[in-house]
Amino acid sequence: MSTVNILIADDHPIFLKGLKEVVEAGHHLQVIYQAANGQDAIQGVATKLVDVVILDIDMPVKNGLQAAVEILQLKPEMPVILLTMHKAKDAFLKALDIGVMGYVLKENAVVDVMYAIEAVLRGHSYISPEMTSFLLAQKRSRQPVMDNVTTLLTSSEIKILKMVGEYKSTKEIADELYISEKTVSNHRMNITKKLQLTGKNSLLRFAIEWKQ
Amino acid sequence: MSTVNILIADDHPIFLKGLKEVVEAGHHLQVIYQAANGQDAIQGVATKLVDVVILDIDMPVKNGLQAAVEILQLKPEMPVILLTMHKAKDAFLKALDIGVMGYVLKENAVVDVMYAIEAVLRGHSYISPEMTSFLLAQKRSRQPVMDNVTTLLTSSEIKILKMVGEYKSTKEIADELYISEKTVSNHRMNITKKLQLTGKNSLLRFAIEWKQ
DNA sequence: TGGAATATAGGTAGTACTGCCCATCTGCGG
DNA sequence: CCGCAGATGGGCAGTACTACCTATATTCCA
Repeated sequence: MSTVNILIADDHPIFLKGLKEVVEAGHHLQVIYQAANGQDAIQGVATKLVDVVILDIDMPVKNGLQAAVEILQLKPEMPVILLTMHKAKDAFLKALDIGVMGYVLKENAVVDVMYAIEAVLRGHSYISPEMTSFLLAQKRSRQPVMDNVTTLLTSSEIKILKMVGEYKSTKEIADELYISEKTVSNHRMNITKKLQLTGKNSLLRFAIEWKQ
Repeated sequence: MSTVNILIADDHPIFLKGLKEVVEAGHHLQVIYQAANGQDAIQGVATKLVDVVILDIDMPVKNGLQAAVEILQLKPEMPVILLTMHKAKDAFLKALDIGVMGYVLKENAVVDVMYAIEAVLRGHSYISPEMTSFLLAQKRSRQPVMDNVTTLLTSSEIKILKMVGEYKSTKEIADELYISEKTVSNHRMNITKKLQLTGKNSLLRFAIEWKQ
């Protein structure tokens, strides 16, 4: 197995030094570039042969998210691992959108950074388990609403609500169920009344977000 | 700290025995019920004072997912941890929908089960890091479409597309941007033409699914 | 058995988006 | 300087959903 060249970036010299030691505890891993800010890291990626990039999010000049965006524009296949101290949801979602391969909390850094490097080298991604909590939380939060719906609405209404959520028109639903468009229309109105929805596309909106 | 009562379920006696030992290595953790299938596990939850439930997914009579559904109907606040051998995406997504608190791969069981129990006792959730890969993959896969859109559309059109995706009406968009409804309408039409969308709500549908 | 809930279907009016036409103004590049 | 793309605006016909009526048949529960 050949040596893996790693770029690390953090504005705190002491943390950077510690990170370097943690990384190089992996026998075939070598830190070939140490950047003190995001701009510096981009330079490093552009000029050196880098296999994996590890960026702290909180950095001056250019933060880790901005740097990640530009690095992935430069080299879309580059595995980028982000480090952060806080579990901020915004930054995490942004990181997902950017398309980074790893997201590691500093509190778990010693163990998780090694896991993350191994994962991205195998083509997988890695997220500190603590960060996944809110993904579950999102799913869970809609549960009570769903229960209200299933108790409030009749089975026919639920059937139609589902089809609305599949972007089917009143006519399409009527054809599919062999009933009049008028009947479907009435069901729609009864649903909107029961759920106290108003306005154009309000039912469609609810149906989409419901997605039982 | 008082003792935590744990229910474990797996149809393989040997694995069950091993799991019990792993769990009880935690000093204040105690296995009070060992089930051999899903139905058995539900019985255990109904009759014993259980603090945490750990279910294998692949079980006869009733699998772990079905059992989790019924257990959470019985006791919605019960922390449920699922164990599985495979990284199947379907089962994982279903687990998210059901609202379990943990999802652990058997290959990492010894370490991850302990992490998961600690996490759910603190009210957090825990997912084996390997399972998060495809969450990232999903985000990443939509990138090319996004790029098409951003190159095809002008900045004004993108701005309006975003607002459409927020369920704003033509009038609301017009008011917010201080332009005529007609202008917004024309932009909408230009977008649908460029993206070759047809039919009612086609633009809304695309805008929602796009979600840059 | 009588009433409530539900599914069925029709009428009518208003509103909003689509789809196609048009014109004007601005800025940018050949 | 001319042409083109883009942003701005308007008109008009068609279609679809909303919102409010009414009415009948069926089913189920008190």
